[in-house]
Amino acid sequence: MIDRLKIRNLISGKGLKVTPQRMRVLEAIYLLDNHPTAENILEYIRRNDPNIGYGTVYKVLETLVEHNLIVKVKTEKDVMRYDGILENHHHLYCKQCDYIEDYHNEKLDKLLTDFFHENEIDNFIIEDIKLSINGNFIIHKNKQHES
Amino acid sequence: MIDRLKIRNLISGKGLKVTPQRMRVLEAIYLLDNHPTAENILEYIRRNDPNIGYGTVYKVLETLVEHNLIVKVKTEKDVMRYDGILENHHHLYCKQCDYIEDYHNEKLDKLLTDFFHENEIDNFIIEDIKLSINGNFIIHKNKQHES
DNA sequence: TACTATTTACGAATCATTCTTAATTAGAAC
DNA sequence: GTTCTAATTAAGAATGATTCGTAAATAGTA
Repeated sequence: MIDRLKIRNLISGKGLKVTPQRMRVLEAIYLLDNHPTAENILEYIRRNDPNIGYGTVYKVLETLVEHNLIVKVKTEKDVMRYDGILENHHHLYCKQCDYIEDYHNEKLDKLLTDFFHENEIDNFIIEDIKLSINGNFIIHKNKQHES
Repeated sequence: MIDRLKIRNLISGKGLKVTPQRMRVLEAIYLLDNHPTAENILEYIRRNDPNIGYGTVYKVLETLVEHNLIVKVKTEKDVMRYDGILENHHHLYCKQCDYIEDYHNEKLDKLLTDFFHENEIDNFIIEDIKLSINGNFIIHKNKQHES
């Protein structure tokens, strides 16, 4: 588990001021499972700090993304979600529930690297490759099923 | 190129009423390059049919997606984009411009199928896999660079 | 302790998308 | 061709996520 000191160091290490709001947002992303939305994060923080503004949460998220402390995860829906795990990884998207699970596999990454090494794409320089693995969990991970 | 008769057949083939609005939206998606947004489509159609409503375009898009005539393409931004190509394919996302290019490669798809056949994911049934290949075009495809 | 550039609180503004309702119309039945 | 009706559209209001604006607060420096 990531403790407060590490979070503090992550933030200051990027040359950012360490504010309670930034600490709380980053901590929330690490603690909340399932790639939280801005709203999930806001709700979570408000339990301890009812005064945090939603504008602040969005601003902090933007700052953290800009400084590569978190990444945005795009979904079919119109809400953005956030991920505090930075090592290259892929996502399992369940078509029935809104759970997004991380998928790491070094062999797969090697396979892809080798493939694109042999099959360069004309006029394009690859920086990274992310798989969207779409399907269904057999046993769902959370309650919020749709419709 | 897809002609009007084919478009008509695609729509009626799904048991949908063939309306001028549906014809125009689907035609626009085939004609407009680069995975248009709802707004791109609306603008395009308004050149010939200034009376089409934006609500209508969204409604038609929703219907076409529901009936598998087009698919939604998610991006980092908060606008949804649409794609009329249905065979499995992947996307090149340029980090500098908003051009999204299709990438087809059967060998790659075979590689992935084989990989996940040998490496099943616990508790998850895969339906399809899409790669987001992120990087940069060496020569950009369109003008709308960001900031 | 004081200073100042940065950050936050607050809510208004924006923008993509959805919803509502009455009017229109495609396609079926005659 | 006419009639009928359920499906579709027009028009714009409503919604919901996100961004913006600005005055007040504050982290980090001196």
